[in-house]
Amino acid sequence: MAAKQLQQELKKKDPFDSPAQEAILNLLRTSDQFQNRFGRLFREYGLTESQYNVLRILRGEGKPMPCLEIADRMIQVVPAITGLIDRLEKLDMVRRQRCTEDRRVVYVELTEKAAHLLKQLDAPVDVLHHNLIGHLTRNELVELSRLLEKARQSTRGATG
Amino acid sequence: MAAKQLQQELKKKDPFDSPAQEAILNLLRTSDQFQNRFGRLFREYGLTESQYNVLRILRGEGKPMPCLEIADRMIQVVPAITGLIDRLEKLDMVRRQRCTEDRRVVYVELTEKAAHLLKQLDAPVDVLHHNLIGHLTRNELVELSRLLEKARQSTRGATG
DNA sequence: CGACGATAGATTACATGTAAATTAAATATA
DNA sequence: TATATTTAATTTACATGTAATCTATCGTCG
Repeated sequence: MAAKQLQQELKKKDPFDSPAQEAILNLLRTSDQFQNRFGRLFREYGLTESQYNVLRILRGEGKPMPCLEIADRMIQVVPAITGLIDRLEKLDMVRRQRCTEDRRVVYVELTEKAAHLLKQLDAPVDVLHHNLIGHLTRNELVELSRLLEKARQSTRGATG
Repeated sequence: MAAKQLQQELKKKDPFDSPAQEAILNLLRTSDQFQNRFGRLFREYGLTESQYNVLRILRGEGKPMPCLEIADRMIQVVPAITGLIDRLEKLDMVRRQRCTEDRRVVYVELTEKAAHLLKQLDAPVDVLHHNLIGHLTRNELVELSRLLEKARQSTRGATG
């Protein structure tokens, strides 16, 4: 019973009010479960999801980045970034460096240790991606992305 | 360029490695943005998302529930539930009551105040649902739910 | 009856997320 | 130049999420 899967999972007695409500709850639940999986993987390597994300962003950029730019790509509020960077610095995964031209700005830079760890994580992350949604066909994956991007268009313009 | 929307949003220079990776990131990002919206709505009413979820579950059940059963329906770990209930109790939204037969069990019950607040929230929540994904057709919503449920099948059996 | 293991919650420690206010530096402007 | 505004980052206060451990109680088995 595909239509009842979520209802069963939540032990809900009544069916959903609308396909919209059902889709949203499916979205939130799926995301939550996937995040749990990623969180467990990263913890094995001593990282949290957010920490991994920061490191991935820095690697993708390929050069030091200001804190706010990192925060911007993470949908995270600024204060959270400060603490994140704090802990990554303590783990010797990033270095902070004041910008000389604009002394308000703090540049964050990957360390060798972080680059090495990220490299180690690449394969397991790929495997997890595959384990999580490898059973969907390529067409289904493309359609899923299309629907999610369309869904997200309602949030354009506002803060997030 | 539908295929590049997420890439642009994340200011990513390179395209995604695979449709699987892209779909997962789309999923996480969409869920995050939707959660932000719900969070903002609930805050206006003095609640957090999790608190609202607890109250919704209690209303759906229609009678007092043990803490663990609530936690079970929320994909949340037990220790978090204790604190959640603590704060809801402080807000006068729920009452705790020891079970007389099994004194280990604590039943949690909605208060009138909570029932009233939930009723107030029903319309705004519906509106938000509509605002978030009302622009998808009914068929798209059904397909989205189908794909998400199929995706989630990879997580069955394990903890979450 | 009394020890043992299982179960329901709670506690502690720590990472994260949000909001609001603060500090320091840059910029605009009178 | 002096003041006001803006911006980057931090600090503080609090809600939440995870893991590990503890407490009280229940059931059972000897």
